[in-house]
Amino acid sequence: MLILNCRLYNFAREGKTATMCAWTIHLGTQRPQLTRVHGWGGNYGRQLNIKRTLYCYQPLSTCYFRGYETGTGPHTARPRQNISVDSTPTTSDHRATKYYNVPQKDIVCSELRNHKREKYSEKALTLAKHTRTVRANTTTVDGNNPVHIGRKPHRDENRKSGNRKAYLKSTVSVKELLQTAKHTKDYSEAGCVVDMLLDSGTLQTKDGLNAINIYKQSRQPQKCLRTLEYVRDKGGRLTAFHYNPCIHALSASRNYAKAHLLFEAMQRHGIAPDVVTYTTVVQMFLKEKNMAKAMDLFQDMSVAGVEPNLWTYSVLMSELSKSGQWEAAMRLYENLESKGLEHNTVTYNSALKACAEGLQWGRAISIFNQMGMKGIERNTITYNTTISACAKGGQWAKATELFEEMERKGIERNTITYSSTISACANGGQWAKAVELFDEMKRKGIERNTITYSSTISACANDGEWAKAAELFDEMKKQGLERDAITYSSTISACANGGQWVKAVELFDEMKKKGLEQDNITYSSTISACGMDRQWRRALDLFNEMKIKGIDRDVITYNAAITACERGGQWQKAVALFDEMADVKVERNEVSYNTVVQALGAHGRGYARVDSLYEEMILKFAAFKKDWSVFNRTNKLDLHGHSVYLAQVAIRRLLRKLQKKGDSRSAHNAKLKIVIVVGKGNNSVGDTVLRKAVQAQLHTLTPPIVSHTLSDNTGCLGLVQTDLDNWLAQNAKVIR
DNA sequence: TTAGGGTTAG
Repeated sequence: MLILNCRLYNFAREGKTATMCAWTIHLGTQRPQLTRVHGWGGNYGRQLNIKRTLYCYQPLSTCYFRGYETGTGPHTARPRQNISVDSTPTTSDHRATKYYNVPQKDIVCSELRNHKREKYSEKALTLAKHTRTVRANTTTVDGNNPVHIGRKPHRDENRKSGNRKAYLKSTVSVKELLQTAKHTKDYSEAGCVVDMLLDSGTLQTKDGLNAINIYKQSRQPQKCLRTLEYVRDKGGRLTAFHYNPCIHALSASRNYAKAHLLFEAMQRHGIAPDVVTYTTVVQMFLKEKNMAKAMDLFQDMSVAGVEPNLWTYSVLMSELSKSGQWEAAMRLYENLESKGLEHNTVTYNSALKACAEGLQWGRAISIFNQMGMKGIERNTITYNTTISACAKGGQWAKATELFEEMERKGIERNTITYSSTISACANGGQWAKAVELFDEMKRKGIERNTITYSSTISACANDGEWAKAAELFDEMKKQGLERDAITYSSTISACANGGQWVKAVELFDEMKKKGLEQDNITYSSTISACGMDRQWRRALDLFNEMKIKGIDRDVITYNAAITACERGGQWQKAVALFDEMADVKVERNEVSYNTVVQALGAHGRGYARVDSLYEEMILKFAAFKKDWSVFNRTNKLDLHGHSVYLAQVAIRRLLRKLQKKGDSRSAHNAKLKIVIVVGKGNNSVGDTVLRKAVQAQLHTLTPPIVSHTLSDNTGCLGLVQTDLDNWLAQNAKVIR
């Protein structure tokens, strides 16, 4: 068994009596998020001395102790440094010993609660073997008896505790407790102290507000309510300041029904809601997606003579953005000044967020510039949001520019800044740059969290760097970082793009085992991975599984399944899925059409169907419509965005058009010049494939039509005039 | 004293 040689007297300040203290022992490492044991204690009386027993099976060297005083003689509260529990006493330990005569044993962590004993004792023994011998002052190794922390109160103190309640009242300042908690950003210990004050009935009504706020910050809405009742029972005066944090705490923990009841109760008690109350409740309605009630209450505010302020508007904008109503958020942003309010950094940031949500990167940049012109401070959040807007809009270069500007202007770049910029690189196909930023974070000591990793993995995924993605995925485990559903989906997608369907399915199954939620994105990625390697059966199994599980199948899911069928040579199944989309009202996009046309074309099936699908595409998709209206005016047909097979369909359509206007041509357009834009072939393999396919198709005609690359634009094919005439002469009828 | 803004996947 292990013994910790911590000393409680560290809390006592030199020359003062520590009347109460709250403490936490962090077990494991020096990272406070690991196991923690809370407690409180003091020397004001036996009953209140120590309420909890510590149990610890960690080596001494890996524990540390943190605590602060919550009240000493004169009202003070100050955070204490982390106090090492190394067995060597420090100078202040000696002093404390001198003043308070605290025996040097004190904290011993031993046994676990009985019901846990079996489970943990083995681990404890193993750990014990690795523990160096603790200097045994008065404490001995004794694994069988839990040892309490603290010390017996001195006889003098016992006398004092005769009037314990009064003593507490005069020594504990809840306000200081709250301030200390704010400073340390840890409200849990403060919450423990307030628990005690409430339990013992010593909380003063004037401290109710601070107590409520401590509970609100430590996310204990029920205790907020308890405090509210406590103050009321004791005859304290309640105000909106008391109710507001309670309502907010309930809302933050999604206790909407109770929050609404409290809002009504406060009005019944004759307390008028103020602007904060209204703002909080309007926000709550928006979170509940109850737009109508939110707007009603917003109207009620003015009727009640409470005018919305900047906070109200930023809450509205933020919630509207979050629920996908970015346009409504932007309208508020634009109308704000007409209400006599002036934008600040936060309202601008909210507008930037709305732009990011609405994929309006250009608008985001113009707001960003406007802030600069008006001299409004642009902080880290401003930059992060703008970078994110650029990332979503595929503007990686602009995002990187902003990222670098931050350094020049001395604006802190944090984990979110890096993650957003990495995401911009991911969307811009800049995986190397993304990895560079990722490495830079390590060098600069900036924390890399799950999101940073997921973004970087995604960057690798988009560029087919599946091995790097897998490496990062494994690294996360070593680093002890949580790998969430998004991390898995990103890695699966990397496997898909890298043709690693086996690995993808493995990850998919691993997720299932871990109980991570598998949504339509996870499924789509995995289906896509299977499709890449002709595993069409497996892909369709997953696709059907989604239906059974009631997971939404959207256009991307269908496209992935159609692609799997197309690649697996299952053109009938591809067509069936394509038709099913119309039945289940899933809007088909260009990818859906392209893939099904490819499936039909690649197997030499259904010319008529393919041609009619192409006509649909021209009606449906602006880019295709434009290509053909340009052709009608200029005889120049742009095939960018056409798959190989679609390009051949387009050429057929072009020939049909020529046949139709064959007669009028001689009169109005004696010199027929046809140009087909196939791309230069410099940028991608697809372009040269397109060129070859078009040339081959024209060449198989009877008689063949020869095409040649235009000297002034190497991305274009010109059709030879005499060939065209010959072909038209021999093919007067409209071809099918 | 109480309410507001930023990052990831197909």
